[in-house]
Amino acid sequence: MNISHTSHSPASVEAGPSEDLPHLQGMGRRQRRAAETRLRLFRCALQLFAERGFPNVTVEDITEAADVGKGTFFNYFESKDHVLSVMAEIQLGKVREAVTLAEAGKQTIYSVLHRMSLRVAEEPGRSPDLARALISAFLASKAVRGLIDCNFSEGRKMIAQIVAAGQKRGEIDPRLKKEKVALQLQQAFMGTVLLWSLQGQPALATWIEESFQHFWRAIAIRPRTAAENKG
Amino acid sequence: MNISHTSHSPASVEAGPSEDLPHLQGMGRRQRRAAETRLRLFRCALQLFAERGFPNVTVEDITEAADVGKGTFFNYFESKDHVLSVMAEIQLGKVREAVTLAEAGKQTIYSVLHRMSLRVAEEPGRSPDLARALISAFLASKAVRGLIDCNFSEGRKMIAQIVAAGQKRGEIDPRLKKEKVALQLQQAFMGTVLLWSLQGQPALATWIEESFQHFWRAIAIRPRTAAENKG
DNA sequence: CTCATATACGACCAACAGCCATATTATCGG
DNA sequence: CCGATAATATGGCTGTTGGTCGTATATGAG
Repeated sequence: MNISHTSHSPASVEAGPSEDLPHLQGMGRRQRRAAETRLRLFRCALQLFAERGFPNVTVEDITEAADVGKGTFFNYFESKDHVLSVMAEIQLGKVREAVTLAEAGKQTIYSVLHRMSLRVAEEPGRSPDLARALISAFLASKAVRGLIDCNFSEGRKMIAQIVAAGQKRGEIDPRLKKEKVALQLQQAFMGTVLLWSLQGQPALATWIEESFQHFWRAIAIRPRTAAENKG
Repeated sequence: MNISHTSHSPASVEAGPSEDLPHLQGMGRRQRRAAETRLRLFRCALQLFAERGFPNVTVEDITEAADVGKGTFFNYFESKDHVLSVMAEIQLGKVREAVTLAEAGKQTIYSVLHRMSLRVAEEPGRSPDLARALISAFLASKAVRGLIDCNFSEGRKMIAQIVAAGQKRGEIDPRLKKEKVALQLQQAFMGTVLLWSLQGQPALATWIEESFQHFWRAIAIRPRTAAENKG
């Protein structure tokens, strides 16, 4: 019972987000296998959380789906909650992209922030259960909360940069403190995801869309023109 | 060992919110004792949640603090999470008061909503740990979520009423759908509590204050005059 | 005083997160 | 090509905890 590893639940390493563990080449088979295993665990975990809801998934379910032993899980993640904090890193990457985009100056700030919100909403929007798990676990575990808190801070700083650019270009009311605006965007985003996760009726994207319009209305330098809605 | 009930941890039935179990008179000593016990359990639970955080409090901790047997807890609450859903009812009461106030017409709608937000923020604002527990448990437990969902819906309807009044009186942009505005207020509120609970630096009231200003800026019929900030 | 019922109780159970000693690899020096 | 060594995998084990159940006790009516 050693190499007959190819049994049930293959859990293909192809589908899903691709922004994690990007460097897979040039480092012995051992590390590659390790990275592969970690990735498989991560994906299976998210999948199961999305399907059944976080509390209804045991570590053993995850390891079984990933076809590894139970103890292996704890070689890669400090705890069950820890899996979720990994996603925060992925989200942060999307914000980072937005900063680059904003500084490139080829799109309006409205467009950049708008698109960023929708992109960040993609993952939690996969299922209300997943969204709940994300938020709930962030708040529940002390260890995870530390990481999340950092990520939020960092994200906020980056958003503030974008806001500053928006103010410089006359899209956003310059009297507003950029840090505050950034915080409010995060608040609006999280609040929207939170409320959506209770019902999950239309897609999260729809909710985010409306929330963002509301948000923009409060910070735009003028009531908004049809022209600049699609920068 | 029957009447020597007065041992440790008295857990006075005086302190805390008074909006729960209001009818204590005219119904045998039995029911009074029961209501008393339930209230004591409720208060001790919240207190402990606020101090140590929800996941670090066991049911036994609660019953011990309330000086009752473990099983007694489940005579009054379906589950540990259920304790928290009781608070939702209390919060709903505050919204209800706001509706009355709005329809009385003695204050501006700005003032009514503003005050309402701050009042609802009082309880979760007692401690970041409590706020986290509230949100986290709402999302985690299926049974509780149902109740919470109802409460949010009901609250939203009531807020929409208030918004309608605000539109009629020319305080709020009449082009906005009142249900949407209500939803957005809830979203902003929850998002604010959520983010605050990660740091808890200044009082929650401060955060809510700023969020509300932002919210109002987006729905007010004009940028807001100093005069109507203190209706 | 006695009986019926509502409530209190804590021993008990099942489930699960996380640990650890052991087995199984991959890597590399000889 | 082989044996030593370190990295990784494994699953049995344990402590904790939410929740249940049958029994004991307090209450109030007759």
